[in-house]
Amino acid sequence: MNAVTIKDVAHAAGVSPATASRVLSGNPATSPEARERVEAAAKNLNFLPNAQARSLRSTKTDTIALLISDVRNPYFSDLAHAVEQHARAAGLMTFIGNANEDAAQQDDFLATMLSRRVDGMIVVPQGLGEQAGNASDMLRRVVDSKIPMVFVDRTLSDVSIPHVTAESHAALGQAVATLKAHGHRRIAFIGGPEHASTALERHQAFDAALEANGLSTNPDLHFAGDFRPASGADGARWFLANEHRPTAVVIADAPMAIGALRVWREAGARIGTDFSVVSFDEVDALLMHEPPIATISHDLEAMGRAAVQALRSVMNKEAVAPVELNSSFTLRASVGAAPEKGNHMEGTARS
Amino acid sequence: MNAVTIKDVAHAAGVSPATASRVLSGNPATSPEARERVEAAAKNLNFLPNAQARSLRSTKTDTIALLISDVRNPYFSDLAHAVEQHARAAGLMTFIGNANEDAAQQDDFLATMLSRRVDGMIVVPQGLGEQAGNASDMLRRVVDSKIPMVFVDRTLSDVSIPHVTAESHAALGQAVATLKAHGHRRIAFIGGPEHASTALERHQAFDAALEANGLSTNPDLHFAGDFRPASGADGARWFLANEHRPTAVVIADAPMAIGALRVWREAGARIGTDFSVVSFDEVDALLMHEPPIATISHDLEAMGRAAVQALRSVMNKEAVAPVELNSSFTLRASVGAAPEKGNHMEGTARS
DNA sequence: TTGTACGCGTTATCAT
DNA sequence: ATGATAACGCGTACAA
Repeated sequence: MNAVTIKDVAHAAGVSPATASRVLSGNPATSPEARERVEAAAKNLNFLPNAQARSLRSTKTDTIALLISDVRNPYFSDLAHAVEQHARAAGLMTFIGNANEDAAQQDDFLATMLSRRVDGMIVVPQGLGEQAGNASDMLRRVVDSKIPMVFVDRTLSDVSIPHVTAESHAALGQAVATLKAHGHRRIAFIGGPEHASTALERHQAFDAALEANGLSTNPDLHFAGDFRPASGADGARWFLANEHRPTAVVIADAPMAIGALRVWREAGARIGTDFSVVSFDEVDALLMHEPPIATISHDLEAMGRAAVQALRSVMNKEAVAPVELNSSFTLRASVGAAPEKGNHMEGTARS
Repeated sequence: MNAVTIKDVAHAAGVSPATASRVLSGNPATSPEARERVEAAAKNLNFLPNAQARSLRSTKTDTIALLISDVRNPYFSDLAHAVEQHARAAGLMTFIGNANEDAAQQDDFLATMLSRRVDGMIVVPQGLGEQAGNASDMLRRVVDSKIPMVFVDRTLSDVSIPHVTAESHAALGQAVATLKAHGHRRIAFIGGPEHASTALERHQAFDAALEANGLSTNPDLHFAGDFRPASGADGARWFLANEHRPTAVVIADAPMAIGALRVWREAGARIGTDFSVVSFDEVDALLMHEPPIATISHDLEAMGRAAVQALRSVMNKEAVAPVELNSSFTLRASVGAAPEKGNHMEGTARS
């Protein structure tokens, strides 16, 4: 195909391959004359260096890998976009990999990236279903390989890697305080899978917010989903069937919220009237809902930027401290007053 | 980092590098004994072949590139997901590139992929703003390089490359017929940028649908957007300001529809009552809207599958015919009866 | 079946 | 500043 090599360029320019190489890779030890002739020849022949050979020799690829768990989740595609833009600004190409919520695909991608000798990796680590929060063998192998790596969004408990995450306490505190101000006392939580550190953090932050607002936590009001729409739908049905139905619910990610809202719509529930809803992730689908859903959101632009910056520090062998970004709560019409009377036989608020 | 090479494996197994290579690449000319020892050594040392070196030698990478125009558009992330899954099934790794609606980024990605010697490329071609529907110099260079390539979703007029696209006539025919059955006669169209072949195709299909239903086309009822939310918002304002307001509007993609619906919501318009809306792309945000928006959609799973299959054919030097997928229309509550009386001073339907 | 030797395209080294 | 040479890690003719 593109059989034009640096030798051809050198020949056309009347210099040695070494000189051509120096010119083309910006080595200052070149004469202006050689520079001019080589560049002309290269442009003339449409020379495109073979990245394989180049990095085989130089042991760098100017490429990083980004492993996310689901391209189709707007949360992660926003993150991917931010990482890509900032990496690009730093002269780094980004390979986006999609674990597809599947440990096997995660491992595949990791192996491929390792064999391609990327200069670094930004990873949203998948916990394994079985071993909660622990690294897979492949991930451990990547860690052992000492390739520069940072975790983003999530962390893993059994491995020490710099990470960029987001806290939820601030926003959940505001959310719960707001709900309480509207008269809500029984607030349910539809959470994520235990193997994701974000699921754990959000759950804990929720409980902390309840206590900070003088409400008692209640395991019965917690539904364990898996961050995906179907489990949100299950959670919605669980919520409706609750024998002493809460007056509000907080949902730990947008895909679950979307699944839940579908169910509630079909059931004829009036969000913001019959009960109130707050969800994580500020995505179009939640804002389009009528009424628009109050959200807890993280700055994914900032997260992507911080992740790239952290990775570059690691690549430069600089020390890097963990980064924890803030969360923000935006009140919208899906939060209304708690119903005066219970929707079921039971009374209203509880002690 | 991972300094373990095939030599190390060979040494540990007590064979020559050549034998180790043969074993590891499945060459049948190996003794069971050698096979066993080499495989044991490889596993033991955590050997991972250097992809750079391997493909430098073998001139294949088992990798394809997918260039889309916007990761954050669900339409394209669905497509990316489908391509990735089918490529994976065929033993191909996919590099997803994000042109970010920017010709420079498209060219960057193309150059990088070319220099990495991917085995093939699936491209959603970006037209340049200036030269409508024409290939950029870089894209032309890629074409000249003879690297296996197929276009997906869009095509380019000045270059001959196999493509997988989707037609809109069937669904738009149904959509317009449905609108007409509901009494609509003046139907607006918010279209995409001319340099995208899909924008052109959808516009033409819309006009054809009008004529097929005995309605006359009217350039005044066409608004030229750019497939992005802000232009959809502009289109929505244009629609409201129309001196003889149409009773229905068809929008050519979801991002524009979302932008438009925001404006209409703020303006207090009642979709499905004041006027009816049909949009391309069946995405969560449109389904979550109240009322849910009637959609014209394409099967992106099928599109991704067809694209991968077409590319594999090209890679095998087989002939490949262009593929055109069907569209489907789903009626939802955003389509209602045309208002009996004009919302403005003018009367109702027109001749 | 196995080993030796060479080359893929590039850059680092060491001379000059 | 430039050129000759070796080497990156791997696969494959060729010879044995």
